[in-house]
Amino acid sequence: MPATMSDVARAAGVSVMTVSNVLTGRKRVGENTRRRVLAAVDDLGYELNLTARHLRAGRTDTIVLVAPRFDHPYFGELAARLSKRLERTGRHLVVEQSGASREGELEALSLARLHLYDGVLLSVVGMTPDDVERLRTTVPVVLLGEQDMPDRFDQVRMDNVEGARLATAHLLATGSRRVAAVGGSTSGRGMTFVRTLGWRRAHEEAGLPADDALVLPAGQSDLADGREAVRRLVREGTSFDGVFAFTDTLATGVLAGLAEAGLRVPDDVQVVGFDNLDASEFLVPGLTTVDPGHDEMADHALRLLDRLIDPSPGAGAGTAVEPERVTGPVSLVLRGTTRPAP
Amino acid sequence: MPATMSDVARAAGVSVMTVSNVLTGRKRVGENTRRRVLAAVDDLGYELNLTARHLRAGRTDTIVLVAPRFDHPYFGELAARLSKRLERTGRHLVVEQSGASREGELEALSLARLHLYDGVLLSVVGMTPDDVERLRTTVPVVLLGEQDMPDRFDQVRMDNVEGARLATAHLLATGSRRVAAVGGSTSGRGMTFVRTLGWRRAHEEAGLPADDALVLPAGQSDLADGREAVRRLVREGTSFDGVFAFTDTLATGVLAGLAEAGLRVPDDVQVVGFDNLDASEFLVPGLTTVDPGHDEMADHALRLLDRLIDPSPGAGAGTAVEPERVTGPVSLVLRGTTRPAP
DNA sequence: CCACGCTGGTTTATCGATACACCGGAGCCC
DNA sequence: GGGCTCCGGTGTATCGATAAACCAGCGTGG
Repeated sequence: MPATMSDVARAAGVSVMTVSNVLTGRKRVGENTRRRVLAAVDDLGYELNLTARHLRAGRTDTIVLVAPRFDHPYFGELAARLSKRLERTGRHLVVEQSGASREGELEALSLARLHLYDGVLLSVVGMTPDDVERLRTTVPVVLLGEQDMPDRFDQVRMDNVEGARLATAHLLATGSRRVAAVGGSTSGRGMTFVRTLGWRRAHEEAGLPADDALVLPAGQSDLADGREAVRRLVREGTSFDGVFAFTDTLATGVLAGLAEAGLRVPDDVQVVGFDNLDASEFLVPGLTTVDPGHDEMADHALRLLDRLIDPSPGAGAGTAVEPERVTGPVSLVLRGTTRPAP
Repeated sequence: MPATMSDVARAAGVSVMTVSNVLTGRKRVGENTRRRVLAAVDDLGYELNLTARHLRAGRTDTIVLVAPRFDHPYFGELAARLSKRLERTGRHLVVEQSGASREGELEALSLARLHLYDGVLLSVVGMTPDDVERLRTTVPVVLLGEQDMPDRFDQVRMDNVEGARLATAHLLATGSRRVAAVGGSTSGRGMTFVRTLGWRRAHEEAGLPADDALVLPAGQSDLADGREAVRRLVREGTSFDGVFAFTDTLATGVLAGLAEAGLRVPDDVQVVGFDNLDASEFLVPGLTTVDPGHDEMADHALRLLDRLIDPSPGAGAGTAVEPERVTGPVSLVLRGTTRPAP
C-alpha cells in the first residue's frame, strides 16, 4: 500500500491539513514542523495522490488533445507545440486517440473521460457534424482542423479551400495541366471534400477543366494510399503531370509511387502536399507544401480554450461566451517537387 | 454545475447506489427502476465522474506511455501499437511527454502524475541510470528501449548492439569501407554509445579499421542533425562511402544532405537507418534499416506491466516479482539505399 | 486592562462514486 | 421447521486531499 497523507501526518505528529500545507505551500508553517513533515514524507516515500486532489479541487491542470490516431506525424507535431505553450502556465498536455472514422469514434473514448481534464482539444478529422452534434458535455471543448461543425463549439480551422486552391494554382501556373487530387472526394463535407473544392476552384480561375477522374480517394494508410493512387493512375493509363496530395504523408507515398513508375519529379510530374510536416523539407526532392500556420493555430486553440476554462473574470455567470471560429493563415512553401515559377 | 449521481437518484426516486448499479451493471436491477434511472440520466445530461470512481476504485484502467517527445514518429507508432493491444482488454492508453534530456526530465512530469495511471511505460531515451535510480515509486513501471538501467525495473530493450552490428556489417559486406556513424558517441552508456559499439564490432569482425572521426553526434533535431552531419563530413573533407544513421529520422536527414552534396545513393554512398518507421519504406530510394521487432516489444512491455499490475493471482503478497529483461529480435530490412549483396 | 491582530496549528465538512453489510420476502431442500 | 439462496433494493463508511472555519497563545497599541 502506498503511504497516504494521514500516514505522513501520524509519523510527523501533526494533522493532515498541516502536511497538505507544507506540500502545497498554501499556508505558512513553522520551520520546525515543516522539517518534521518533510522528513516523514521522505521516510515513508510518500507521493501525493493527484486523483484525490482533482476530485476535491475540480481542476486537473491538464489539457487533452484527442487525435484520430497516435501514429500520424501531424498530431505529434501539434502536440509538441501545444505542450510547449502549456508548460509556460504550469499545465500539462496528454494525448489520447479517438480511433477516428471507426464506428465508435468518440464513443470509444467515452464522454466521461473528457471530464478527467480541464479542457479538450478535439480533432474532428473524419467525424461528421452529426457526430459532433451528439457531443453533449459540460467540459470546455475546442474543435480543431475542420469545417462546418455545429457552431455551438469554438473552432480553429485551417483554410482548407484556400490552401488547396493555392497549391493547385501553383501547379497550374508552373505548367501542369492534369493535376491529380490524391486524397480527394467529390462528396461529403469533410476535409477531403473541402480541399477538393479548392482544387476545383483553382482550375476555374485558370480557365482550365478539372477532370473528376483525377480525384483519387485515400483510405486509412496514407503512405500506402499515396503510392497506390499513382499505381492506379499509371495502370489505368490516366494521363497526369501534377499531383496535389491532401497531406504530406500522402505526398510521401505519391513520391514513392512516382519513383517506382520511373516518373521524374518535378520534370515529368510536379507534386504539392499539405501540412508542412517537419520531415517534408528533408524529402528528396524537398516537398512543396501548404503551411497551415501551425503556431497561429496552436495559439488560437489555447486562447479559446482558456476563455472557456476561466469563467470570464469580468462577466458574471450566465454570460455565455459566444463561440468563435478562427481560421489560420495558409501559405505555400516552395521546394524541389515543383518547378520554379516562370 | 454538472449533475451528480445523487441528482439522478433524486430525480428517479431511488438511492445513489441503485443508479451506480444501473450504470455499471454490476448488480441486477429491476427493469422498471432501470428505465426510470436511465430516463433521469438522459434528462439531466448526467455524465459519470471518472475521477471519483478512480479515487474509490484505486484503478483507472489507463496506461501511460511516457515518451521523450510528442513529435517523434517512433513513439507515435509505438503508441498506436500499444493502444490497439490495450483496447482488447478495455483499457486506454494516453501519451505524455517527459521532455527528455532536459534538466527536469522526469521532474517535469512529477512523480505524482504517474499515480494517475495503473501502469507506466517509460521510455528512458536520454536518461542516465542515475536518473532512473532516483525514480522511487510504487506505480508499476516498465522501462523501454534502453540498456543497463537499474535492474530494479522490468525492461524491454532493443538489441542495440546487434542491430548496429548487422547494419554496419551489411554496409561493409556490400563494399563500403568508410562508414560514418551518424548519431554516435564514443562515451556514455546510452543508446548512442551502445550502437556505436555495434558499429565498432562489425568493423572488428570484418578486420577493418573503425575511424572515430566518422562518429558524428546528433542533437535534438534529428532531421537537421542528419543533414548537418553530411554537410560537416563534406566540409571537412572526411572521406566516407557509407552511413549508418542511428535512427530512421536521422537517416532521412542524411539522405537530404547527400542529395544536396550531389552524392548518389547507393552508388556513391550507402545508407542504413534504425527503427523501420512506417515512412522509411516510402522514401526515395527506400531506406534500408534495422527493424527492432516492434510487435514483440509491445507484447513484452504489456505482459511485464500486467504482471506488476495484477498482484500475481497465485502467489501471496510479499512474493516480489523478479524483474525481467527482455530483448526484442532485430532484423535487417533491405531496401534501395544499399546495394544488393554481392 | 482589554480589544485586536498575527502565527501556527487543528477540526470539520466536502468532492462524487462505490464496496459492503444488510433488509424483508419468496422459494426450496432436507 | 430451520437453514439456505436469490431478489431488488437501501444506508453508511470510505477513497485521499483540501477549503473554510476555528482556536490557543502571544505581543501590542490605545
